[in-house]
Amino acid sequence: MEKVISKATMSRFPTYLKALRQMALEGKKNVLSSELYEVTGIQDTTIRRDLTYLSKDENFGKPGKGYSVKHLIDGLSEVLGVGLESPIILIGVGNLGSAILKYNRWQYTVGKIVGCYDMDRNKEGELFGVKVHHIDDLENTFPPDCEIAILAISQNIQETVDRLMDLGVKGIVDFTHSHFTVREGIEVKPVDVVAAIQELALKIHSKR
Amino acid sequence: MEKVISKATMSRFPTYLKALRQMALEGKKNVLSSELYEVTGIQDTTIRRDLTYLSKDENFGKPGKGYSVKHLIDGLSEVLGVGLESPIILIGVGNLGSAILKYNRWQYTVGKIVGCYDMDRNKEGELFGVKVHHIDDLENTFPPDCEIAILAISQNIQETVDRLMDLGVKGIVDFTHSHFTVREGIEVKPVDVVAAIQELALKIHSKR
DNA sequence: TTCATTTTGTGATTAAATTAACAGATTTTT
DNA sequence: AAAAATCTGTTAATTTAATCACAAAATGAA
Ligand SMILES: NC(=O)c1ccc[n+]([C@@H]2O[C@H](COP(=O)([O-])OP(=O)(O)OC[C@H]3O[C@@H](n4cnc5c(N)ncnc54)[C@H](O)[C@@H]3O)[C@@H](O)[C@H]2O)c1
Ligand SMILES: NC(=O)c1ccc[n+]([C@@H]2O[C@H](COP(=O)([O-])OP(=O)(O)OC[C@H]3O[C@@H](n4cnc5c(N)ncnc54)[C@H](O)[C@@H]3O)[C@@H](O)[C@H]2O)c1
Repeated sequence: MEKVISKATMSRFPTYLKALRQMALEGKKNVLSSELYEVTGIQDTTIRRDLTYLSKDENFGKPGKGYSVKHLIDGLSEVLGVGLESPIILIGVGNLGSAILKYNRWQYTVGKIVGCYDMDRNKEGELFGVKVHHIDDLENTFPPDCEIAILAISQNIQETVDRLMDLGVKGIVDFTHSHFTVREGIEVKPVDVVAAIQELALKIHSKR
Repeated sequence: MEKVISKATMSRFPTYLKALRQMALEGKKNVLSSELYEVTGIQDTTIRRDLTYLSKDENFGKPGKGYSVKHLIDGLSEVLGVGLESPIILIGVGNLGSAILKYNRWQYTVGKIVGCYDMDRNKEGELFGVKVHHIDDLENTFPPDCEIAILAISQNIQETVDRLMDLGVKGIVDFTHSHFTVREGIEVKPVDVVAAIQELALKIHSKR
């Protein structure tokens, strides 16, 4: 029987990973749960509990000493799907799309963008070292085993999503502000500036 | 005594608003909680509960008929944006920053970007109708009453955050992948492509 | 070595969020 | 106008998540 990682815990893992990377960069070898609290604002006891999901072997966290930064990074990377050489495609190479593409730096965390698609014939060719296809060629040129697509388009969104699902895409990172529906079992992760600002505004406001 | 809106509820409001805007656009006048479920994937009973936080006056949701789309949008906008004509500033007008700026379409939801700052002298001037200042002029030109800053820079991040806090910024929308600390009471909302992909990858992966 | 100190890991507890269940309001049908 | 069918709003039950509290492990000092 495998341990099931709770939703809440899962959503904190990327935060830990980010903080730990920073620490590794600064040459830190060991870290206490209390130090992680300082940096992430997540309660130390919550952190310790979360981290138990990683510790299959012992000597993970040592009382009196803390956790090995490297060990944690490895553990988190593994559970977060990293190592996953999963190919990712990007649909829509406009302002936002090309910013994302240029920022294609997450190979070390989770796959890389292996291809782009746009409806604009003028965009065809290559950009930041990645091939840009016309959207009509999606089915022809779709990379085998690709399960994740980044959506940064502005038109025909539902239709495009349908095509992606037919091709076997299982997860969509959604930058569009439009609404679309997906079939059972397909995951969508919206990334939304406006929603972020709204939440922020509400939080700030509700404090008074 | 005011009703306190729970964290979880709050985080769903932007989702509802997005869905409702889409419906309004399509000319829909009324909506059932079950229809909102179809579109958002949030359980209808959860939705009904959430919406009670808006209904100060009655005739909000009518049994057998549903909610008035317009009514809901108004209610949500009020509670989320809070009249906030709040000026927002953008720090860092690189690839990502200018994509965001170009997309400055959220005036109707929550404030607007009134000024940008960059460390690159070449960027000074105007972009998409918004003034771009040099970061050295931050203190001189800081818009009064500005409480929200969007961070899309790549260097001197902690220092920049400190300056923003000194100027009274209460909320930061963070696109950088770096870690920085903020003082008690300052809210940070990370918007992170990599974290999004990681969560997605984990979800997909953990299904098998 | 022994003892005090630190810090983890986890059962027990409390708090928060979701879901179920259903009474009662509203509309539609007959 | 009564009966049947819909849906909301809310209380209660359940599930999930966060926190507390402390025993046991490792460290470092005496
Ligand atoms: N492009 C993406 O998809 C993406 C995604 C996630 C996160 N990010 C992050 O967002 C940030 C910006 O990304 P980008 O692609 O636009 O990079 P970029 O290099 O194109 O733009 C950065 C801009 O910010 C300016 N800048 C840097 N440091 C500054 C400072 N301290 N004060 C004022 N201006 C400063 C630079 O002059 C430049 O114009 C980076 O931290 C990056 O890691 C980017
Ligand atoms: N720019 C932002 O900051 C920002 C923020 C949040 C959301 N968004 C959303 O992201 C999307 C893209 O934004 P942008 O600023 O890059 O817009 P853009 O117009 O610059 O880019 C859109 C690109 O997608 C292509 N495209 C449109 N529909 C397509 C389709 N069906 N198939 C293939 N290619 C298609 C267009 O040819 C264009 O190159 C929009 O939906 C926008 O609402 C943008």
